[in-house]
Amino acid sequence: MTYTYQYPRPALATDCVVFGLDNEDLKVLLIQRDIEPFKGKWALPGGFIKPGEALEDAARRELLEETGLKGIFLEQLYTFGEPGRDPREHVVTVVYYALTNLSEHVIKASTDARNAAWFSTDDVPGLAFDHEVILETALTRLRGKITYQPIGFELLPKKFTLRQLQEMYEKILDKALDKRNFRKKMLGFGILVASDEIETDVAHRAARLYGFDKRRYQQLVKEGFVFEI
Amino acid sequence: MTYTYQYPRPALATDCVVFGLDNEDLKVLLIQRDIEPFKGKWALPGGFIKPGEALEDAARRELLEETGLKGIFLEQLYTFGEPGRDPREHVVTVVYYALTNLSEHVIKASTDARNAAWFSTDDVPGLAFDHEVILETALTRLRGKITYQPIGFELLPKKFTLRQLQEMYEKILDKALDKRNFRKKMLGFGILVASDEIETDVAHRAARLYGFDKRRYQQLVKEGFVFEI
DNA sequence: GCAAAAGTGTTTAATATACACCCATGA
DNA sequence: TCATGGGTGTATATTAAACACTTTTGC
Repeated sequence: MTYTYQYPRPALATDCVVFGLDNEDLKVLLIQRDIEPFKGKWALPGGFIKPGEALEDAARRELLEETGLKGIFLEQLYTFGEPGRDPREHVVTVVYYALTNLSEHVIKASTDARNAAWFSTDDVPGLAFDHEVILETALTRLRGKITYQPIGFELLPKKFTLRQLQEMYEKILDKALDKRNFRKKMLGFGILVASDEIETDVAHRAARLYGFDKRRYQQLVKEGFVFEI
Repeated sequence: MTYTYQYPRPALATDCVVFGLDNEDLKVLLIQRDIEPFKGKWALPGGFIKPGEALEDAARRELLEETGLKGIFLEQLYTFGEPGRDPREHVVTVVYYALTNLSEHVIKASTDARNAAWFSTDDVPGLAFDHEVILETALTRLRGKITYQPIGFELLPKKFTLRQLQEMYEKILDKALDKRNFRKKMLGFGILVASDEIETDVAHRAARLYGFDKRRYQQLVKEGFVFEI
C-alpha cells in the first residue's frame, strides 16, 4: 500500500534524548540500530510520526516501544531539518528531551531485537545521523534550564536527600556548590517538604529525605516567585 | 503530478511570528488569507516546506515571498503539531519568530494579492488555525528571552538612544524601569558603543546615539559574561 | 574511637534599588 | 522662558559568597 499527495513532503520523525541520573553521573539512553542506515551504530530512540498523532504522543509512543519507559518528564527541545541529515531522504525530526531517575526506572535491556543502554554523557560513542549535535543541544538546554526551572527533581527519586539534590546540580553544571549556601537557598524557597523518613543503608549519619512540592511551587510562581539556582 | 510514499506522512509547514517595534508599541505582522481554509482571516505568514529545503531557509523564503522582508533576525520558536490544528489534514508547523524595526524595514503592503499589515500585539484580530496560541507562545518567549539575551537590539535601528532602548524593554516587559539604574547597568555592560551622532528633529536636548557591539558581546560571553536585564 | 557525612550561623562583598536635581535644546 | 527629556551620584537594602565547627551514626 502507498500514499499519494499532490505536493512532495519531507518525512517527519521524532527522537528523544532521555537523560538519567545515577550515583555516578548524568547518562543518556541510546539504542543500537538494527537496520540500515547506520546499522549497528548507537542512536537516540525515535521513529516516524503517524498522521493524526500529536507530536508528544508520537515521542512517548516511540519511547515506550523502544525502551519501555513511560510516564516520564518530556519536553520539546528543537526541530532539526537539515536536508542531508538522513542519507535516505529529507527527514525532519522533532526532538524531545526526557528526564528520569535511574534508580526507579529500569529500562528493558533489549526490545524488538534492539539493544538499549545508558551511556555517561561525557563518554558517548559515535552516533548515527546528526544525533551528536542533537545530544549537545539537549545538554546545553538542560544545563541552562535547571538553573531557572525546578526540572532537576525529575532526575531524582520522589524522596531525596539535600546531598543528592546538590550533587545533581554539581554533576550537570560541572561545578562545585557550597553546601551551606545551597541548603539555605533551597530550603528558603519553600518548595521542599521534609518527610519524616531518613535514608537507609549508609555508613554514616542518615540524612533526612525531602520531596518536591510541585503544587506549592506553582502557587508561588503565580505570586511572582522565580526559581533560580 | 503527484508524489507517492510507502507510509503516510503529515504535511510540514513553517510559519513566522514577525515582531516589529515603532514609537507606539510592539507589533506583529499578519497576512490576510486569500484562500480557504480561513479565507479572509488574518494569519501568520508561512507555507509548506519543500523537500530538500532547510527549515530556516523555508521560513525565510516564505517571509520574503509574502512580506518582502529579508535579512532579519530569525530563530526557531517551537513546533506545533496537534492533529486538528488544520481542518484539511494533519499539518505540522515549525514556527520561527523574527525581530525587526519598523523604521528601517517597510513591508510591501500587498504581495500575491495578499494583504499584509502590522497589528499591535495587544489588539490582534481573531486569527486562522491555532495562530493565536502560537502568537502567545512567541510573546512569552520574547519576554523571557530579552531579559537574558541581547536580542532586543534587533527591534531597534542600528543607532539608537538609551531612551529608545529603555522604552523597548518597557513596552515588551510591560513595566517601568528606573532611568538612572537602566543607563548605569546598560553602559556598565560595555556592549554599547557611543557614536558621535545625536538624534535629530527632537524638540528638546538631543540624545547621543549608541550602537550594539555584537563582537564585543560575543567576546565577553566567552569570558563568562552573562547579559541580564 | 574513627571515618563520613549531616547539619548549622555569621561576616563580608557585591549587586540592586530607590531617589532628585541641574543641564541642554528647540519652540 | 518654558517645556521636554538628557544626563548624572549616592545612600540603603538585599542578596550572594566565603568560610568552620559540632553532631550523629555505623563500622
